[in-house]
Amino acid sequence: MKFQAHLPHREMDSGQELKEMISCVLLYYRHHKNQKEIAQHLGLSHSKVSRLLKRAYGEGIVRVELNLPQLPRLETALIEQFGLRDAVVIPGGLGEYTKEELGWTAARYFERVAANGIKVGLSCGYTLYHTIKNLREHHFRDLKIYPLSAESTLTLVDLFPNTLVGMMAAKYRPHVTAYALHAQLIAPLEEIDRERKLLLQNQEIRRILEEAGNVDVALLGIGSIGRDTPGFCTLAEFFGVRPDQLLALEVVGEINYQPFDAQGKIVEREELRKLTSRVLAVPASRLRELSRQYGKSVIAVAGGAKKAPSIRGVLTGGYCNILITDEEAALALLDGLPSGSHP
Amino acid sequence: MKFQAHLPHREMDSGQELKEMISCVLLYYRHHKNQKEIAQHLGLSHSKVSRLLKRAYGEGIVRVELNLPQLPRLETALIEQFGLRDAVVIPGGLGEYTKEELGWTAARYFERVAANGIKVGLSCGYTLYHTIKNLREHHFRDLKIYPLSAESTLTLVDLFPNTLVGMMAAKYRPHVTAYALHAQLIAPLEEIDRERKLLLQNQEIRRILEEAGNVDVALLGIGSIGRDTPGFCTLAEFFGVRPDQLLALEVVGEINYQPFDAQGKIVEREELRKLTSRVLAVPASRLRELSRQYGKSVIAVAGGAKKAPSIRGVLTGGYCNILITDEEAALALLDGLPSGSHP
DNA sequence: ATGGATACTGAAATTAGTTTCTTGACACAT
DNA sequence: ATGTGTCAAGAAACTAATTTCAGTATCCAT
Repeated sequence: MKFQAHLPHREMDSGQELKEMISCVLLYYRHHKNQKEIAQHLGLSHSKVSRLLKRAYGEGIVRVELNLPQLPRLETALIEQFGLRDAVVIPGGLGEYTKEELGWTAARYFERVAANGIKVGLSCGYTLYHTIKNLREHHFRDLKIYPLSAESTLTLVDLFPNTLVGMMAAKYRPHVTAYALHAQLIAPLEEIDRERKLLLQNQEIRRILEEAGNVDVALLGIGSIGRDTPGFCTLAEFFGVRPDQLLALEVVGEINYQPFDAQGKIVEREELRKLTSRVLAVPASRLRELSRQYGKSVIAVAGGAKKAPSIRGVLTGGYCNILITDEEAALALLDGLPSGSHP
Repeated sequence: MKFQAHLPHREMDSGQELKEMISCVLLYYRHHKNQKEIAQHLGLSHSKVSRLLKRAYGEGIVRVELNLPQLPRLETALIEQFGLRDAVVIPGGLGEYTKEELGWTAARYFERVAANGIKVGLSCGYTLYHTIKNLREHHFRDLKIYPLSAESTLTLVDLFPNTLVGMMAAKYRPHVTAYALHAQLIAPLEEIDRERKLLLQNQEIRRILEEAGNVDVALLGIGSIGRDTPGFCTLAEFFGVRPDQLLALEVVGEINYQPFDAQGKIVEREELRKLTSRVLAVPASRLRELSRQYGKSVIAVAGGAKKAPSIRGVLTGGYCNILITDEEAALALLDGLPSGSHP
């Protein structure tokens, strides 16, 4: 179909595009015209108006601001009751999506406390995965990112520290240093101590583990124990420790692969050795020390009513100094206190 | 169909509603779920999610911010070239909608310069209509609002000062005082002077006119002359003055019902008396005096390439000290200057 | 209790908005 | 010239969102 005349060159310089975009934005958002009308009056097609508006959003010409009523009462109560340095409580009622919102909030928090050149440590879990997913790209440089622990399996689908470290490093590419910890501790139980010793003789592993115990900002997930909770329990079963056993030993949760009871005390029982001896981790006691140091942020991120007992354990144990959680967990933690929504 | 059991009372206190709203807002705007998904996961219907989101917008929980690239170059140039106190230039290319955007911008400007208790004067026109339409309700109190002019017709559809004064007063109801000027000057031309004199002997009219000449903020439209321009030309024709005649007399525009030429000089020709003697208006010379007074804002609002000559007249004549216009008019006014969009 | 005004709901109908798909223009290599 | 990859455009197909509508519950005055 070549018999039509050449169309005149359209001068489609970027200035023209920008103007069209601005016109669309004004008419759409300020004067509430619909896209069809705008298209007609500006001599464009629907599709183009739609695309221009989308682009305007992408380029930050249009921004959506959310003015959420805050939940400071709960935050203050948490800080006071558990001696925290800071706490953030997101609204409840998000159901399945609580983790995503927790992740978003934690990401914003991290970006507030972090700075170029600091050392960052990550534990594991789905909540932290969402946190890292929500980080803005290229926001920092010269970070050093450490896994706070390493496990001996190569197959479990859970989100391991190494993976998360890689993901975070990818966000801040290319000006960051990411470290990995591998702990292939698969010997039979009676030989495991020898194997650990060998592993720890490795200079590099020792150094990484030591530096991981000294990060400026640590992001921690909190695992809970129950039949249908993935993560830690899956790992435990892999090493032959069933959730029932954990419950029988009064384990209520886990932080950085270390199981603790309702008082936040790390449970170190012989029955758990086949599990605990097979991971390499910055010890919970070290996390507690960090939490007390000036300028160190040890941030635990976890929410949902079901996690309340585990969170309580972590807070009682003093393994973090900042908590990011949701309304439901916060209410359960503070139990006596009435909800903020009933004035 | 009453044989179903009573449903348990749903505790639908406002707190619950608010929570649902917040959940929707977060999931929709922050996590980019669509309304169907949100409805499913929160156990609501599509419709409800849609309504909650709309309400959230209405209540200011969600706000849309526009970051428009500014046009300060043109503004500065206008200020310098015409000795203005301030100028605002909106983007061009809005076509039919330019007046709406001008109105919005002028409304925001007015709200910035106005304050409780001041005196406000309004001339007429569609642009000012849009300005007033865009004012936020209950924003001020104890205003005194005056028409800057009055005409002798009861039938023309144009937006007269009295109407606009009423509209503005309605916005700030009930704590404002609105004044009206009526000038029923319909006598034959030879008796018109006597009629005017009688009218002006009325104490109240004299007082209102005098106060109108002393307002703190004046909002002025600018009329242009042409075959297809409504407003002033319609009024002129009503009194038997055809647009051609106006053009022949070198009238390029009109401000507050007073025709002026390209140099901004008010045209006072015998041929126009049948028109000009039938309106009552704060004289253009008084507007010029006001413009020079400290603390008085005389704001002219007009845009579009076609209005450029009229605007130039107003600026040359010094009848305003603040101009709100659009890119097209600004470029025409500054003619030599290259456009901001070609860097 | 009873009637009626009001407000809220979800399903369905309607409208609005986005994405896909095809085409054609253009730049550049062959 | 001719092929080829990129790009942007509109039409059409599709998806998403809003509004209407009809049915109920609630509240209040009788």
